[in-house]
Amino acid sequence: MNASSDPAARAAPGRPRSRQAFEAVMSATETLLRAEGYRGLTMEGIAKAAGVGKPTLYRWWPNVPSIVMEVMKRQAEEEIADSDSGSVRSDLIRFIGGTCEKLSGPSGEIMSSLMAEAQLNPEFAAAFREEFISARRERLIAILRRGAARGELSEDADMEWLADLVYGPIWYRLLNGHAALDERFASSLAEAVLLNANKSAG
Amino acid sequence: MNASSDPAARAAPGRPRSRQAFEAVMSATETLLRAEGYRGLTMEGIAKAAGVGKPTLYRWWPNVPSIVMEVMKRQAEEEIADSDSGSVRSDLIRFIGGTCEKLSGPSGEIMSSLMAEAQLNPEFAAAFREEFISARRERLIAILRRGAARGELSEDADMEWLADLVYGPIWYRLLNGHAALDERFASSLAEAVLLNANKSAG
Amino acid sequence: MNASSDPAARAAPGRPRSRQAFEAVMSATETLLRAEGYRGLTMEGIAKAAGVGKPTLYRWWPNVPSIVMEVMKRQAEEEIADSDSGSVRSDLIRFIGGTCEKLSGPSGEIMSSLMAEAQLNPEFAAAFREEFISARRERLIAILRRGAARGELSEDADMEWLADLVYGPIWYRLLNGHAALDERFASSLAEAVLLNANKSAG
Amino acid sequence: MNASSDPAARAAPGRPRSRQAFEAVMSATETLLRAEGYRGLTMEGIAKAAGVGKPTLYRWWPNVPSIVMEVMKRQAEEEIADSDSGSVRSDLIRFIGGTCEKLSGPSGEIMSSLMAEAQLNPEFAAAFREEFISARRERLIAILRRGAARGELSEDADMEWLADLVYGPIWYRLLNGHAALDERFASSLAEAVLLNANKSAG
DNA sequence: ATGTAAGCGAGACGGTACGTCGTGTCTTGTT
DNA sequence: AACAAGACACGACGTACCGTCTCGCTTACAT
Repeated sequence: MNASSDPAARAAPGRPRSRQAFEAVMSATETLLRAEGYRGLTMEGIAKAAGVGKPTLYRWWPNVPSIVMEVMKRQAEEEIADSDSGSVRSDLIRFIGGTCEKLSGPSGEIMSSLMAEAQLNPEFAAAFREEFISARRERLIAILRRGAARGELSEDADMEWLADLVYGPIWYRLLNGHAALDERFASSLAEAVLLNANKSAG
Repeated sequence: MNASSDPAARAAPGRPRSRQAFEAVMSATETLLRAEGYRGLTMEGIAKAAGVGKPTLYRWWPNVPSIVMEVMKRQAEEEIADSDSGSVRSDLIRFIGGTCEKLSGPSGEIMSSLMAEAQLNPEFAAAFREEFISARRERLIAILRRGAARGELSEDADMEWLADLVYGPIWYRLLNGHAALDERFASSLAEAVLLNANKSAG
Repeated sequence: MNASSDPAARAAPGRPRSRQAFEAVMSATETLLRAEGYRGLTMEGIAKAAGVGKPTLYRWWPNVPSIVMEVMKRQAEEEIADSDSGSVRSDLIRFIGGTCEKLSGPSGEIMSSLMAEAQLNPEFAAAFREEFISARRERLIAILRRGAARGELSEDADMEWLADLVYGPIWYRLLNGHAALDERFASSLAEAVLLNANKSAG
Repeated sequence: MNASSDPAARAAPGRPRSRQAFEAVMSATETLLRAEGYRGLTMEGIAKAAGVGKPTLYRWWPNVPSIVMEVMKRQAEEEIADSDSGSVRSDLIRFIGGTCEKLSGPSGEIMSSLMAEAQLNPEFAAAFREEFISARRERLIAILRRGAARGELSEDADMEWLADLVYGPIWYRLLNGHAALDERFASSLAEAVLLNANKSAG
């Protein structure tokens, strides 16, 4: 086996991407987000704050929300843990509660801004839905499936529908701000999904 | 005492607001919406298409989404009918089904754009939530209250929570486009709200 | 006769062009020319120095040399006097000498830059040749014609050719800087044109 | 003492300059000149068309006009022949006529672009004037000197002034395009220089 | 034969200016 | 005083080149 035959090991021609510029963009974006909010972000402003040329920005991201999305993804990388407590109910409460808690903080406003951008910018929408919406749905559905396998909920429950039932009200409250994403809300959601998952059995 | 001394009746000095200009703005906006979509709308473009000066536009609306909101409100004025069929279940199905049907059409995209604007523009958000979100919630809650009064659902059901349970998934599907707002979905929502409204009785 | 029927008297609709902005651009350009030379001029820089928006600049001028040309034209407006001394020789010496003197100063560098731009930018070339090259040629030819009418030079002299004979060496020295545009040079040019104008008579 | 101790003879260490890259740049520049004109040339474009790295370009030429100048010099290398017909008049007509003919073709536009660059770029100006302007002047002056030696024109004629008298109108017509560089023009120039060279004798 | 130094292609980098677009305000004359 | 028209200051957009840099890879002389 020859190392040079590994296609992944073949170095790209030309000067490699500068890690330093990448990090500068990430941290400048975080800083600007805190200082001026999502609305205050512009490609121009990020470039200036990061000490980076505009073309460098456009080389790697097509627009502001894509940069913000990358920042959020990096921030979320630690939270991938997905514990299995042995009961769907407590798994659900933990998962939904964690989601609500996260979205109650500063990342809530950013997420709602990204959701807004996804409505206005179809090219961004695809990436956003893939990276954030679908990824989170799948984690929820994995929990539900584990419960179904254990017989805690009906085997023929419609997982996609249950995911809508959970994420729908969360996003609705986040986007409209008419009520808090608190623990009571999270446990109500958990109960609702269990109720619905077993209704055909009732 | 004569009529002109009544402050409310006193005609404003100078030329009164032109109804013609108002109508021109409304219909130009509708035309542009169909032709180029919400993203293509600008104050400048609307003014030109309506044959109206920009200051006139700014005199009556602060920004694009406010104009669009006015267009949508005018279009929705006929559908205010709220029939009472005598049963919560059928009232709910009719109401939710109607909402879903409406949002499956062209107004769905516009509504999601307005929701997006509300995230990005706090000044617009207040008006949007008042005019659209709250107004619809109240109609749904009226239906539920009628049912509670008839004993069809628990009297201590949390109406706000139930409204979240209905509108959450609707908006979630509208905004993410991952599944249709069809009749099956509408009736599932109706069942879910009934199930939840009576759970404490179980 | 009705005043409103005069097309020139009909006011253009809309806000009229701001004289203030125009003057600001002119004087900012002059200042920048002195401070940084022609090469340092940019549309962006002029806009900033004049306290004027870039679109305003582009509304009235398509590029930098057009602005500079307008500055030069304004500066040249006083020198239109064209005295008739009664003799072609002295008229020529005065005219050519004045031209050389002018081009020996700071406007010489600017004129050579404009000539350069005319080579590189065909759209500008037309305006430049019309405004500067042709205008000056015509004044020279008028002097020559006056001389021909007085019998001081041959009536069938080729005026265009004589103009080339005068302006050619002037521009050539200006553009290459290999020799001064001094009085001796000017009077040599005057003699050369007289010599050539009468050669067929010899 | 051996040959290798001679500094000029010591081969530079490392890889020598690639003749292949040099030729590629030359021919890519010619191609681009024909295809898009002088204005379309950029260092970036030439590098790409030649299949050469940008640093290689910058290693050998400081800017675009320097490359073009090298192209023109190579093209002109065959025409160095300078025949002596025995008469100044015919030598002049041949030389001026040849110059005009050459400048009437595609190289005329390129030469005027180089002259333009020389106005805008002082660093390039020196090289341009040395390589093109002075070189041509000296050839013309050599012809004139030959004539003076033969007594065909006054010995105290100012050669530099006569050179201006010839090249001035040529460049002036080339740069302004108001009249053709034809044979009539060339012979008029020749006559003018003879007339001026002998005027003191008259 | 081997080390080492320069030339090479590729292309990313920090910049600058470009020309355009939309914003919200203003200044006209007209109605 | 409200209107249509449109000029204005502002500022972000996305693009094009600039000239410099950092890579990995030749190439060819000097040991």
